[in-house]
Amino acid sequence: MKNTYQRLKILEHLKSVKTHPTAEQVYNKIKPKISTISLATVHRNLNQMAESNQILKLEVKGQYHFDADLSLHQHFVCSECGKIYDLFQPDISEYALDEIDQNKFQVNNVQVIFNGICSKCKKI
Amino acid sequence: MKNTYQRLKILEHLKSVKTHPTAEQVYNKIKPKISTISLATVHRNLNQMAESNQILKLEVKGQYHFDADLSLHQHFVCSECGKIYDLFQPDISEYALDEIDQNKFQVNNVQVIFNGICSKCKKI
DNA sequence: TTCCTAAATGATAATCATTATTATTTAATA
DNA sequence: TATTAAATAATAATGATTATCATTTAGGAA
Repeated sequence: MKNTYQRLKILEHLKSVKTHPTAEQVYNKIKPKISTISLATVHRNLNQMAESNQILKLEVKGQYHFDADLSLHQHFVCSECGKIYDLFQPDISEYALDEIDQNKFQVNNVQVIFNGICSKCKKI
Repeated sequence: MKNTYQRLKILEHLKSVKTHPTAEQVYNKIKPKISTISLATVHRNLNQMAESNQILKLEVKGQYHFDADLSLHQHFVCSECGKIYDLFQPDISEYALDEIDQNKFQVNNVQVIFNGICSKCKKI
């Protein structure tokens, strides 16, 4: 894998945010800084980095979202606004990984995704 | 919601299988029995039933899959073949639901999705 | 440093699952 | 039986993602 300027900047951006942007959202943020970058390049690099476990790839409401935080954490997805919240309760994921039968499956990771209504949407 | 023959048959079929078919896979199975049914009808009904919590809607590899089993269970997705396996270890989901802060979020459900390689793909 | 080559890029076209549209049909109620 | 809101079938539109391909580039070898 070659260390291109584009990939470096994509990863840098993803690490700098606490949201879970889509490829297009990353593209929109980076485009002003690297005016020649193509949306396809952003897609390609995000997929490549997800494939090599440098970042996480999530599927929410028919779109892929990316997360540079590799720590054992969980997500909450609001079914109203679609926002993805981080939860940092490693014991939840650890419990799941402890319980699953590792003889039957070779487990690489576990995704714990809570669904519901976030406090912002509940108030409205 | 009107009780149409199409919706009845879609739900019946989904309840009869242990796989987690996409809308198109459901359509292909039902089409021979209801020759006039439209793929859009299958999509519409599956979404409607998922919305009203009669079935589950899962996102795997860029496609929606549906599951009529509402019991508290987990999934394992093989990154090789893409097959979705069921796990029945309610304690895993219960632990997660116990741990999450219900004050901050109104949680409706939790999805626990393990990723890795299934035993079939590992052998090959 | 220059050359070489596989890999990556940018631009754009293609894909394809899903959703929207609309005329027609139907379930359910009065 | 009549009414009507909801659902259907058929098809078009959508849109995120992937594929294609000519051009450029990173990085190692000579």
